[in-house]
Amino acid sequence: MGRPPRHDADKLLDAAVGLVAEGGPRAVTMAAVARAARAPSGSVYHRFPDQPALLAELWLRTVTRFQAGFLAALDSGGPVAGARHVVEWSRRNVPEARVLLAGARAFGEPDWPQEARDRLAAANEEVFAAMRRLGAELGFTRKREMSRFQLAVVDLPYAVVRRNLLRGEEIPAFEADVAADAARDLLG
Amino acid sequence: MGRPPRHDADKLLDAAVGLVAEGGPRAVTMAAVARAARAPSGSVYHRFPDQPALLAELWLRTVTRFQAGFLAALDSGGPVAGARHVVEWSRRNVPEARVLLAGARAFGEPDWPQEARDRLAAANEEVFAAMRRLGAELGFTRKREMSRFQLAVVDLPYAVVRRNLLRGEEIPAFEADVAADAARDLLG
DNA sequence: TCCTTATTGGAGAAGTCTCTCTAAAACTCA
DNA sequence: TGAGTTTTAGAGAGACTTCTCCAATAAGGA
Repeated sequence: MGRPPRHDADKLLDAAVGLVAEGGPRAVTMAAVARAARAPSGSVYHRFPDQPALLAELWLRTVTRFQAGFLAALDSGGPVAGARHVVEWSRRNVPEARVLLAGARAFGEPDWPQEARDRLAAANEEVFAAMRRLGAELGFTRKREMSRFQLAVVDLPYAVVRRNLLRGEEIPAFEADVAADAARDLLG
Repeated sequence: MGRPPRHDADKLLDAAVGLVAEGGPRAVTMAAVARAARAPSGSVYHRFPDQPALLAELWLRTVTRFQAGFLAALDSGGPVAGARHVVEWSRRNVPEARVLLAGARAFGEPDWPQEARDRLAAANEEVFAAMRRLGAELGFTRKREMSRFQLAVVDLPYAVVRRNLLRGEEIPAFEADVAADAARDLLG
């Protein structure tokens, strides 16, 4: 039923990821996405109603891909495995890690369609809930303890990734151990 | 000698910092800086030859302001005081902390004039040297130990700042303690 | 085969951005 | 006061961007 698509949404988002990796979030213009995907601008606007919608989808696709593996690692291997996964995933998905490094705001989050913002809030809430559940299991009840738990499992591994991405080189394999060891120490 | 300046470089950079804090690095267009400082675009181009030069100066002014206090804290109070300073400075300078949060690349670092890139490299090298010196004093000789030392003093406090800035609220005072405690634990 | 539907491909309007250029203004010093 | 210098103030060129619109195209189903 209808002509088969040549430039589907995923292909366009792949092109956008490449633009972020090379030139930062500023490089993701609708014209640049079309050029990078060898598609006419009309096809881009056929998939995404406007630029905020494309940027929102770029962020959502990336963050949910990351979160899926993170939640699985947390479930099967506990907090230290979660910390390790943050680094491992970034090592294996450097361009997408650069998207996450930039943060949602860099992609104009306030301008996103409400529906996309809701989906993001739901995805984030799922991760928060898993963290709270695991934290409770481990006996972290007070706010201060949960804060440190989150620091060890999410923020610290992320800092390891960041300092590597900022240098522009590959992330060495041993950095996953660095993050895991540090997380273990912080969790006491 | 000559007409007194009404729109000096610092005032324009202040306006640029405000734009970053509100709308991210993307919001720093030459036209927006002029608007925010209530100056005509000609005055902006009188101070800065082009946009990359302005963005470079924005980054350099911010990062050197931060580094000055950081080096002083490191000198007088050691690594834990350094870690604490990262959070304290960000707490007191939220808009400028948002500039640092974005990273040099977000401001088009590759396009900066060579002279500015050299100045940045020199400023960064000064911090690296101080870190190496302090690390050696504390007996961190191996690469792996230095990596963890840097993690504890710079990257981890930065991660604490980041998770607060991303939420968009003020940074609570206790977060400085969180960073200091965590740094102490990591340094063992 | 013809109708329906989905998609392409690109021209072009309207706006924004960077940057240039010049006349006027405002100060200092002789 | 007048010469010299620095800065303002803003018009405008040219490039690039977002987004609209529509004819042409390619498939499936009756």
